[in-house]
Amino acid sequence: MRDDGYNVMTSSSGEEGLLLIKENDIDLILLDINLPGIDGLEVCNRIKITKHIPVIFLSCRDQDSDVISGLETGAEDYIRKPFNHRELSLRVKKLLNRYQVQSDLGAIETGFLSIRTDREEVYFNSNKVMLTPVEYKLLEVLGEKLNWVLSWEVLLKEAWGYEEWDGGREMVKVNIRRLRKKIEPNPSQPVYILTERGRGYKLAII
Amino acid sequence: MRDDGYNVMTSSSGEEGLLLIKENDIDLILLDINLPGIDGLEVCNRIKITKHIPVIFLSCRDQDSDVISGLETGAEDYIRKPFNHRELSLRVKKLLNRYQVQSDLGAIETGFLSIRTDREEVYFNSNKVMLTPVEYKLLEVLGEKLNWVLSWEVLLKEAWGYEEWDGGREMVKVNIRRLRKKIEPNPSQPVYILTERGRGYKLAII
DNA sequence: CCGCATTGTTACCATATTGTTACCATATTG
DNA sequence: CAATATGGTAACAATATGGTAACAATGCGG
Repeated sequence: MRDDGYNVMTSSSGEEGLLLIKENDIDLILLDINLPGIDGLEVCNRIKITKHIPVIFLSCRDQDSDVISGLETGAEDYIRKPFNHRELSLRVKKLLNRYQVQSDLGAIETGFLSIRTDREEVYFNSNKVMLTPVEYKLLEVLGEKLNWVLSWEVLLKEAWGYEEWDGGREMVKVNIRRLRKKIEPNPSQPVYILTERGRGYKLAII
Repeated sequence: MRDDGYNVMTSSSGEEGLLLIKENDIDLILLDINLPGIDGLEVCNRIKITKHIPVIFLSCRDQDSDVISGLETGAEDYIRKPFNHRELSLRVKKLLNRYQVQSDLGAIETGFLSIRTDREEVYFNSNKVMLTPVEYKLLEVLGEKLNWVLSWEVLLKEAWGYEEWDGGREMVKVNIRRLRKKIEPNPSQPVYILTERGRGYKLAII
């Protein structure tokens, strides 16, 4: 999970886990059923009483009855061990999306373009691209809503923080241009930062 | 599934399934990957372009890679055969609950025409139709009152925001025309945007 | 304080979109 | 049956939008 860019906390018993959940702002829980002390099902039950954090059970007990009771306690998903790393990763991503958690992973990937939000760095085809702060911010905003069309008003607000500014429209325009010059193979025929006339720009998924 | 009280329709090929989906109001799809003709993944892809019906893959191919590609095409869940009846039942229930909440906020469907209000996109027969902002707005207004006849005054008010405007009547007329040119198979014999002489226009349900 | 990178401003152009006008066919009205 | 109103259609004009470059202002490190 850490490799995927998630910020991970672990605990080795139900009680410890519950404490962790109480004291932190948790987006998703991977829960084993076999636990010392309170078992996973019970932990899930207790969590679901107060919070609505998505829970994925992760267990080697692959008896059907376990899956069933796991889902019945309100878990969002259940994955049997041994599991494939990518499958887990995908199911987690899906759940986070559904729960509208702005999955603040450390990176946004789209084709050859990779935005490392943790380090504020952008790579094109594994080569680091030097962006100025404004350029970077603009790209990040686009990246956070991958494939969504964002109007210049939104971009101005998100990237600059200004609500209104007469030069704002031009500012966005010019900086989109600057970004394209640095990112796009051919700035005049953009592949990444696409424009939807009359609506805005979007960072395409490729 | 029938025992659980669901209303079930089945089909034994991808094409047949897609047709079924097109012509009916489906809440959830259980999809096998191994299908004669188009395979399940492809079926899922096509569904996801226009509709947002939850899809659960159900397959005996329990290779991890299958699960992964299944989830990647946008399926909501994946269950490996042989599966336990209760597990399936629970996962279905869970998905339906989740989708009930936010379903159909984002789309207006009428036959082959689908208006994605969340993204301001229109699809005709799974192909994206490029509309200008005004055209889109006009269509959306019509779509919000599916099958209602809306006068040009109403359309003007709703789509443009103007109360009175001497050119308004012409404006509506011309833009209806423009819309038809883009949406209707035969713009001169409209099937979707129908006119009720003296009253206005309506977006037909088909 | 200087020089340079960054940011903001302005201007111009091409073109897509929107608005206007005119004309025709046909339904409705008197 | 003529007069009128309505809607379809196309062509044209006005406007808005986005691409582009060049230039001015600002801010920062040395």
